[in-house]
Amino acid sequence: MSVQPLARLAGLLADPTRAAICLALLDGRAWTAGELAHHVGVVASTASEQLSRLVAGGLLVEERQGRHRYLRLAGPGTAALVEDMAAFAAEPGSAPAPRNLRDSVRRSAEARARTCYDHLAGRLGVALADALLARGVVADDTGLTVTAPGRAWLAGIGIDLDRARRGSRPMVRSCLDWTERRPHLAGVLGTALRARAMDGGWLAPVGTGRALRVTPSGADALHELFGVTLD
Amino acid sequence: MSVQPLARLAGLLADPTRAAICLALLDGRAWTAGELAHHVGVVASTASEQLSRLVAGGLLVEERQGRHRYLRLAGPGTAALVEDMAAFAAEPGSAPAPRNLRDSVRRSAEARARTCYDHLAGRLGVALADALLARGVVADDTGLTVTAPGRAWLAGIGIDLDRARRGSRPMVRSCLDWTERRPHLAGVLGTALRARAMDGGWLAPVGTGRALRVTPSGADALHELFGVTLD
DNA sequence: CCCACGGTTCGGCGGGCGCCGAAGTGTCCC
DNA sequence: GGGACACTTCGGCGCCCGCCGAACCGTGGG
Repeated sequence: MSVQPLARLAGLLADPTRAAICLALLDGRAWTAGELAHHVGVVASTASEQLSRLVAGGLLVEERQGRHRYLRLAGPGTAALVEDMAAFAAEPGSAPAPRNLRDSVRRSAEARARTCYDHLAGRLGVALADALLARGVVADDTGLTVTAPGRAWLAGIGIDLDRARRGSRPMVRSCLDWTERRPHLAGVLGTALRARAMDGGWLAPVGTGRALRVTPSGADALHELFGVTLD
Repeated sequence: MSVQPLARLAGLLADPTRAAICLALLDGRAWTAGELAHHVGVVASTASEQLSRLVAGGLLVEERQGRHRYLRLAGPGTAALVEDMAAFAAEPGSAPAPRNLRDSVRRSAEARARTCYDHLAGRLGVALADALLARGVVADDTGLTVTAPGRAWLAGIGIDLDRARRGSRPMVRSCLDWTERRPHLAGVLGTALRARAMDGGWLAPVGTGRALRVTPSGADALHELFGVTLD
């Protein structure tokens, strides 16, 4: 086992600017270099250099379009690693006080419902995980698995896991939610659930961040299908 | 989500000395400060300072006995995080050339069979995972789960998963083996398998490292029970 | 009580790196 | 063709940190 690769990987995230960039990209979208510079609060030259290091280190991939440089996380594996590290690092109650009302509102919204790279997180994500366990769609007593009746139930609400599957990606994976400190569901099921919720109009983005709001029809659907009610 | 905690956590592992310490402790044992200093090749004062930072940062826990300071990884979650980062960071063929014959022999032994914190890794670990999948003891089509017939089979070879369970720990978890680049099994099942193999005398440590050798009776048992043969 | 061992504390040294401004390059629009 | 925009390159600055030696402290053995 090699020490240097681990130290280099960790070194990429040891700088607050680079860490903030990766956390921003956990929303699953591609951002331009300028947007990332503005978001993390550095000038363009700093952002350019730091982005190049993240690309060279394998955490991000880039794409040029005209004079714009688009950056995104290198893949689900990279997102899972950053998520796991962020969840491990976060301590309950350790977040700094909100800077202003806007910041506080944003945080409440994200804690309520948000995307976590390609699946649902926040109180909604955890509530959905609990509901699927309670309904026997997912079982965790002998591992973490989608049950046979669960597959049928999911097909009944428009989620076809076979069609959603990709390569060797796990069907379902537990992902520790750092605002709730309890797990929500990632993997093929997690992605399919998020896609179903967005396509079905149950959830809609709030502004440009990761927060999601439950639409009126979504509230009905979540209550009827999952027994989930969010305040 | 907070940037600073992630950067601080990553910063702990960004230094090669601290990274080497954590990797050494993946063998699951407690080491003294002096042993760790010697292993990573720094003087006692450097080791002392770096160990204190790792303890303060939450990655290690310490215990004093007389004039000895014992250090170990803070828990399975810490081990899983370090393992995942090391697996992510490792690239096939990226390990530096062996320094000498002893180093080469050690690496071959570790690639063949070794412990990975609290479960089996290396070609043996991967072969056992394959065998359990092939025999239907574990299924991964709908998630990763120990099957009902699998539980019975395991009980037949002396592995009682209910007794082995601890808290909310997952029954079975996939862990990417960085020498084989394929998964072996962690979680309650992984730990129980390693314990059965050690208690049954199938495997024995090689020296003081993580490498394990298959005993003659172990070779018979592994072949008879799992259909596994290691060269 | 003395000595050895294991580990700690602290100041000094040297190297690395993040940030920025200035100048430059490539793309796009008028 | 010219100007604006997005981004890149590079040198300078200041700060941080890993490592070590020396001195010290606590524990244990003779």
